[in-house]
Amino acid sequence: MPNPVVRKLEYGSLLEDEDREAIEAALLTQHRLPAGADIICEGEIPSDVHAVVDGIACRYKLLEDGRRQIMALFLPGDFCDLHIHILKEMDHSIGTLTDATVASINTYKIEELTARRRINRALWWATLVDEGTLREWLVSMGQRDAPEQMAHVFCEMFVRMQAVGLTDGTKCPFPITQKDLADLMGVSAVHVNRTLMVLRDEGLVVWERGVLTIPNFDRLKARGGFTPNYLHLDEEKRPRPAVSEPGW
Amino acid sequence: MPNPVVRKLEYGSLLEDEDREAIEAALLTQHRLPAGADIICEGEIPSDVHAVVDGIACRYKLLEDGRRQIMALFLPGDFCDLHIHILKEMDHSIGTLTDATVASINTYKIEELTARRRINRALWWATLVDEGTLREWLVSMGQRDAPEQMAHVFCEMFVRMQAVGLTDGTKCPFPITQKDLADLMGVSAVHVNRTLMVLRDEGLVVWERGVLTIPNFDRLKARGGFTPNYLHLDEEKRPRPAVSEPGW
DNA sequence: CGCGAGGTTGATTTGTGTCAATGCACGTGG
DNA sequence: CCACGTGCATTGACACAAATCAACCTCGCG
Repeated sequence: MPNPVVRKLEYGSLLEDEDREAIEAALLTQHRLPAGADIICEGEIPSDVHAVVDGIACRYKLLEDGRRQIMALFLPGDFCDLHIHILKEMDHSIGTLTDATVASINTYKIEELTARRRINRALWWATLVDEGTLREWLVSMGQRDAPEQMAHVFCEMFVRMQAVGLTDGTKCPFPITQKDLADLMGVSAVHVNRTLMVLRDEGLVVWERGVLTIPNFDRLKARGGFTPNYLHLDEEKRPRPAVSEPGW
Repeated sequence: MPNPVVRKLEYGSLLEDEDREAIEAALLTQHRLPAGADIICEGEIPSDVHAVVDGIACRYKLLEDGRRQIMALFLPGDFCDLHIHILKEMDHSIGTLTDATVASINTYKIEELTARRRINRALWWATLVDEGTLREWLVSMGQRDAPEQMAHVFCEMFVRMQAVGLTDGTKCPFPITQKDLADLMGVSAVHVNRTLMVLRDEGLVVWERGVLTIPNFDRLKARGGFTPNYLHLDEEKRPRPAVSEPGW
């Protein structure tokens, strides 16, 4: 079973064995964290870069009165903070939502990786996909009502889990709490619970004991207006003609 | 009066005269566009990179039923799509909200720019600020009610306009329609109108004929929970110790 | 002078939040 | 092995924010 990080990056660039080895080597320093642990906090100066190997982490921001908005979910294979080391100071926090295994990669290990053309492209790709995802979440929060938005989230999770080989038929793990999902969707936990029932009653999803089941993906997709284009996982189109391969 | 693009990038890196000249030279190809014109549409293959020299543009996404979500505003000095040329296909559109002057820079002009260390850093900085802004918008939409969110938007606009020298005392231009602001905030146009009156009645803002006036910035800031850290405009902290200057 | 885009207002409905109580499963310690 | 506590999920009653629909107003412009 290949490393989820490698597996994910394969979508961004056509890697060779030496690339895979370099990536795996960079991921050797791993930490096991409990649920609810912070990886970096707002205000800190970013140093190492982190990748989730197992479990689920998130990017979030707290308001003074305790409101929390989750701005990204990191599934196995995802980098949490690939590029922010350019900024002097974290403008948000990153933490785990479940028990998790997180790899730490120091900045010049990263530089070694990015010195390799194909890996550089893959990391760029991952960064841009993150941004695309963030934009799609903004669309969801602004324009979709709670059932649409929730259907959309479930679709995205399933597709992303699938990309790293964590799905099993119509099921995939999704072990976060309803409160977490609420903070992600920008609604109350009570409303998440009720919205969930709506979708369950419509026969679109079952989500219990941390496992998400989607009996009919196409129906759920239609319910949430989900289009996977923003995840840029399309393998056929992957190798793009290198007309304007960026050096940066 | 220096070019707004140069002016903006000065916040991201300590530029030298040769850098400024290189940037200005790259911006020579300009187009005048009417309000409501598209610069690039979803599905297209990105080629040139664009920067707004005058006027206001936005990043947006349309849903099948016509709902629109604006995901970013581009003020004078802002790049619209600096990095997405790595992806094969636009997953969103970019268009003008007012009459605007937009510079087109072809990809290898961009490569020439990024070959310069200081400019490279500034462009990276701009990209990361865009992302930070997007995250902040997500927080606004998820956690803040309409008056808070609107106060937050006005604060951000004022600070960003100020950064490129477009403010005049307590005033700055903000010539978009209420419908545009509604699509940006993810609320209805009617609600924007009413929320505006709330803020006006509280004496926090006047916004008419495309001009935004903020009599007391601190009060508005408090109303919207605005903290400018995510804009990373802090000049004092700007030149970061180059411990881990990234090559990418 | 009339038209149209954008802005304003009111009445009503709907979505979502809040508060509070209850239920359920799990782990811990007696 | 059972009693209890705790964290999470579920449910109901009610309040409130925001959407919708529809009308009307205002101003700039052809």
